[in-house]
Amino acid sequence: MIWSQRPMAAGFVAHLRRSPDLGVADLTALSGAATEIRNFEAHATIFAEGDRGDRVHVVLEGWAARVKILESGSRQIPALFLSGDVCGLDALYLGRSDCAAVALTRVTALVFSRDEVRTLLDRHRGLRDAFTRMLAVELAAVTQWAVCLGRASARERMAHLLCELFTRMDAAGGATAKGCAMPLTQEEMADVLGLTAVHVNRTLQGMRAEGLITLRDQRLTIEDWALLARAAGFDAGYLHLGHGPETRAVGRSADHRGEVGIGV
Amino acid sequence: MIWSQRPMAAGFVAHLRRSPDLGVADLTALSGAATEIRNFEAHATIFAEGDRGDRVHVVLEGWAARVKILESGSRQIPALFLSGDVCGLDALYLGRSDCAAVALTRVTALVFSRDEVRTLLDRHRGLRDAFTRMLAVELAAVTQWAVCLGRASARERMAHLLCELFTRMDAAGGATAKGCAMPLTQEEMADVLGLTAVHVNRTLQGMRAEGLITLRDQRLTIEDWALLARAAGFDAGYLHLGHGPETRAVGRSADHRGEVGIGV
DNA sequence: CGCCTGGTTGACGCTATTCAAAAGTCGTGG
DNA sequence: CCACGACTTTTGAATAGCGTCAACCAGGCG
Repeated sequence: MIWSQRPMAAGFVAHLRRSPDLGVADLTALSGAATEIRNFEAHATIFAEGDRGDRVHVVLEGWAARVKILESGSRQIPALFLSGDVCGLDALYLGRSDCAAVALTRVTALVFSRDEVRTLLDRHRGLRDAFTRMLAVELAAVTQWAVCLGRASARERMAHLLCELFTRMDAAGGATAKGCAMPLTQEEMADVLGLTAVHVNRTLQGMRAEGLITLRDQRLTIEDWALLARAAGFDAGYLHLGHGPETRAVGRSADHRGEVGIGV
Repeated sequence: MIWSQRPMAAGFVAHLRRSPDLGVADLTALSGAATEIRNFEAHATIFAEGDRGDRVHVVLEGWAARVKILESGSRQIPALFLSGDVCGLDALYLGRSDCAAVALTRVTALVFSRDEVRTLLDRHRGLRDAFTRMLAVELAAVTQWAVCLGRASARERMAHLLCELFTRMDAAGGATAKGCAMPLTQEEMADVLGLTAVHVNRTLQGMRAEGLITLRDQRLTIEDWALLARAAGFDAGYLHLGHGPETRAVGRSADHRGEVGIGV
């Protein structure tokens, strides 16, 4: 089966299509590329720090993350990859990755060879723009995280993370009106948020007690989006998911989607 | 005078040349682009948050920064632009900037129109690669900062910032063997480091007392590079300044450079 | 001279960390 | 079925790191 017909590839195609000039021919060319489906167990390394990045991975199912481990042994997760996200754009353009990537859950990934992707990007302007756009969006997302890590409290960061994850899951078709899958352990959340697992636990307790969220059995339910977004200072603009002229207010519309879980 | 003959453009050209396939024709094409030299006073806005980014700025002299101001009024600086750095790559590819940019000192910038740059990138593969590479390097740099902000202590972050700034200034030809210009106020450093100005002051006092650095009259002198880099856990790899096969150890070689100050 | 910006210092308080331990959850094997 | 171990969540108590508030000093400039 051609990869683009896999239902889980929808998120990836949606990312590509956000580039305004992407044409059908571009997608056809990409569909024809040689690919391989690869599975990673939870905690498996997708690529190591310093890896040459000969392969570009697209997450189809499951969650992956960039990780950096300091000498002290503490770990920071500067980026999460959800369904549809491309993992290894930096290595694609730089020929080396500064940051390892690991699977957080079981991950199914679509694997392209770097050389083939490069050839495709050379020949197809629409694909080129789409990939560069994804790189720029990744920059915008990490920038927003740096701002949160530098200036937001534990509570604000947590609220922001949950808002971002829900928004991204929604965009990938993996959310219901009020919630989505949330397979991260509290320790992994701590590594994203720059906190300890203990403090993550207390912060979550607080948010639960206030009726902002429910988080149970790997599933996040947002009980009060307006309050949560306000607590986070969340504005989805930096994710660049909008279809229109790149403007989007806080808030969202719960619409027409069905129950499509991720990693289930 | 054609901009590429300006002595201050050397840093920009050096950044471009780090892309392996950049040819003379590419540089010639870029040299021929219509440009304008624009000066910004300290604290002037180069572009605002949400700006469409019709112009791409290249810093020739002075320091600029990306800034994000939260509702609480606190400010975070997720990126600094030094001599030779391109300011506005995100808007170039996304058509909108999520983050304002301001001049921290007096800044002299080379201004290209976005449309002209896009046309050039379309026609010249070498330029295209070079610009995309710069975007990827910016991603790598912000990622490294996110890691520091999340997991490093005040002291480690400060040491890391000073190591990075010195290394970048050196690469731009603006450093001597032991030091470089450092025009940031302690409050601006605090906004980079995610700290308060008071704590920045105390952290600097500590590092001075230990003989790691001297910081006086807008000038940084690194008294013990090995100790400072160790305190920071600094490895310059993420800056992607290397000429060779993208590998570079900690440490550096003090060499052949003269006294070329920035903003003097 | 007075004002303004930037640097310095002290006292105090809060946020998040650290250390420690207990309880819940899951898969595995007897 | 229960026992077991590994992992995760939860809770408590003590502490450290950094923030807050406030004051004072130094230099530059109108």
